[in-house]
Amino acid sequence: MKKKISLRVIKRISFYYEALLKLNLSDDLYISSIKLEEITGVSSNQIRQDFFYLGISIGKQKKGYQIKRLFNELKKVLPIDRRVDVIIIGAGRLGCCLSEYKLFEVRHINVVALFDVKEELISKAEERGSHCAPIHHIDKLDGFLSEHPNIKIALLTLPENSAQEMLNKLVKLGIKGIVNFAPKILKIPEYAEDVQIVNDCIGASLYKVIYQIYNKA
Amino acid sequence: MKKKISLRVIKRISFYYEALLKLNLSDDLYISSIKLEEITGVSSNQIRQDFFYLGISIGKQKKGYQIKRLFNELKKVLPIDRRVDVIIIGAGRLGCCLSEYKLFEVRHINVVALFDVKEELISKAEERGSHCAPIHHIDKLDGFLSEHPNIKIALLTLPENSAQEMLNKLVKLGIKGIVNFAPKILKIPEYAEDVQIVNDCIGASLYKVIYQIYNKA
DNA sequence: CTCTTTATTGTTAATTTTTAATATAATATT
DNA sequence: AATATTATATTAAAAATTAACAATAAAGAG
Repeated sequence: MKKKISLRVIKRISFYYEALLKLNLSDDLYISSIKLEEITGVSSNQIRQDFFYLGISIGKQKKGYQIKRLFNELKKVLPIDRRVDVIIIGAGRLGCCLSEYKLFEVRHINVVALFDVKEELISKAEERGSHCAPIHHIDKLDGFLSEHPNIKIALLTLPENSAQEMLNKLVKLGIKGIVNFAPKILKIPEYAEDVQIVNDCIGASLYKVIYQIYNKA
Repeated sequence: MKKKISLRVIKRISFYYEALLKLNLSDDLYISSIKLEEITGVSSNQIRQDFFYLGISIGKQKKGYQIKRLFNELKKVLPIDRRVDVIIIGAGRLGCCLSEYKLFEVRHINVVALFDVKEELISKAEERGSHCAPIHHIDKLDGFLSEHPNIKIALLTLPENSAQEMLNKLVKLGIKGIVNFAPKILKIPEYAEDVQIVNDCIGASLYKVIYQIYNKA
């Protein structure tokens, strides 16, 4: 009954959601599509089109959208108020960085644990704040996932040469969603078509800036 | 007279370019659009369409595109030979992570230096590999930029409470493009409208995966 | 308070981009 | 040499984005 929302729309909605999260503390009550464009980089036309498509019709002329209300509408689209447990494979700089990422908390994304092959990272775990997720050796992954069957998502922050192998392993262990941060496109094995992968590219926004600065006519 | 190439095409072309760079060492002479799809994640239809649009018509049936030749064709399209120098403000985990980011090398993005307020990070610089960019104290930023007037872009990996202040400073020092990684929306001062900013959101792709897993009909 | 101006939405229309389909040609195979 | 296969180049169809604009609520002037 629900209409299928394309992945592109989902991606943009998550940008809007993100922007609103960041604004939440501020006491501006309303935000216009133009303001939202400034923040998200998505054009105001696109934003209004998206809201129209999704049946979000809560804007007020000359003011914009009530932030809290818009936030709730977007929440309905991305059913993101459910707590989501994830693990991080790779406890290097990026992995640790993500495990402490403030926005994850706000979004109810809970990093349950990190895994790594390097023993020295594991021993270092104690040095980290007590609020941080524990770092385990990768050998314990199998058992860990058996004990935590609710974990369906893994973030991959490994070097590119080991990422594909680890993905295959994760799929075998029942992981259903993977965000790959390695600078390499990873593929889902053919026998596991229901598994979702997103190849994230951290630096990509830099290209936009470079292009705008050096190629602007 | 050159036709205007959209930012989207530019982005994809840079993916192809990057893929070819990785292949260059291999001795496969030809690559097909399907193989390129596997590497880049861009559909083979899209790839052929892009080449058609750009007038790149060098494919051989049943073999694909001669790698070296395709590489040269793409090079013509992308003004990617230019080296772009950038600095990173904030030498924490994310900053260091970005300074070693492999894709930056491939794309000729050169992290010249990192800056931080914390003395201990600066002293630690020697422990890092010699190939890494040096970490300086933030007080040296002013002088550094005077000595390197070609640096127009800064990546901001600071905590959110100090990010806006630093942005203002950077703008005053002549920086023209900023990528903000702090989980806070930053504003360009009104007197500096030519400055480009992108507020990057590291975790956003996770939403996509969550949506796909928990909303699959 | 009433009128005018203005900003911003919701919606439709035009344009652009992407995806799919197909005709064609080169290569490999039997 | 004939045939089947595979991959391109091109065209056509579908989808997504951008632009346009009428409607109208809010703000401001008098």
